[in-house]
Amino acid sequence: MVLHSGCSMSIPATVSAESQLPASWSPHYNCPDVSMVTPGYAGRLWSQDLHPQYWSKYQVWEWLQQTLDMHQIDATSIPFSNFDLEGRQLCSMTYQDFTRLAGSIGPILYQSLADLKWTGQYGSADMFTPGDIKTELDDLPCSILPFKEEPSFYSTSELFEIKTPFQPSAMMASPAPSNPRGTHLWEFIRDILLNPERNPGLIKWEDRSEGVFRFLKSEAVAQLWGKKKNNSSMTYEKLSRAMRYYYKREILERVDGRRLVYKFGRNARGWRETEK
DNA sequence: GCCATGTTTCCTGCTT
DNA sequence: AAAGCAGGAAACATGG
Repeated sequence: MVLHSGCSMSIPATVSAESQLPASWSPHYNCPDVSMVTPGYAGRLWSQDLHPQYWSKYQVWEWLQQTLDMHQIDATSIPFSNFDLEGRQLCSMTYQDFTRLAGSIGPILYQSLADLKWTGQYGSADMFTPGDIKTELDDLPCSILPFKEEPSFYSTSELFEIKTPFQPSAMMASPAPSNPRGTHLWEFIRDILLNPERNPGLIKWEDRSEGVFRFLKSEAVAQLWGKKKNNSSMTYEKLSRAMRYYYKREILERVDGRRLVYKFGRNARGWRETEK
């Protein structure tokens, strides 16, 4: 299979978010601190000392999220599903490809990747918290969504011919993220919250600044999660058990007495309007 | 194969 | 009474 007739390459109207472009954007990053990739939990996940050519899809998404964060661009500005790509595909994309898939954000992404290709380093490692900020937005079922979206999880990656502009080199000796396997549940939830246009009343912020949110359609969310995990028998009952495990890790905090209400904890990243 | 992590599944008991 | 919530326990999937 190649292109899923038409809708694969389409960018939802919501993408044209010129307004999200920070005026301060400049085409070049300075890389004052190329030496450190923070170790520990974050570092394990954020291994961008690996050449982009060798990124997994997961790492591509990380880069995407990080780049948006660096430029303070809202995560809703681009459809992440358009970037369900391996590093190789990403590296073979042209400027126009970026513009097509990310609209006005495309040039920023293009430039960011170009810098990485040449330097092999991510700029300003201390500008943000590496690692936890990664977003994966699966395609939501058309039946639930108010608009038609790219239907295939993997189709985008097939849009591009794989070229090999970069040869393996010593710089790629870093380990892959330890346990990526796509997004974790809490990230999945977070990303629904952060993408209102993909969140047709599934989950709602109760207190945005405090990170309190509520499930409006608990079973629908569970089904979406199940779809993502290729598990058709997922239920809110089971999903909520996984959510409760997050309390101990302080990814979530308990909210007593309120059904279907959760709160992001100190170890949850990437949900704040102005992170870092 | 072993181990760790992050769920998934099932269950009992309790609360709203 | 139904739907949630709390956790324990064990199974499972993945990746290192």
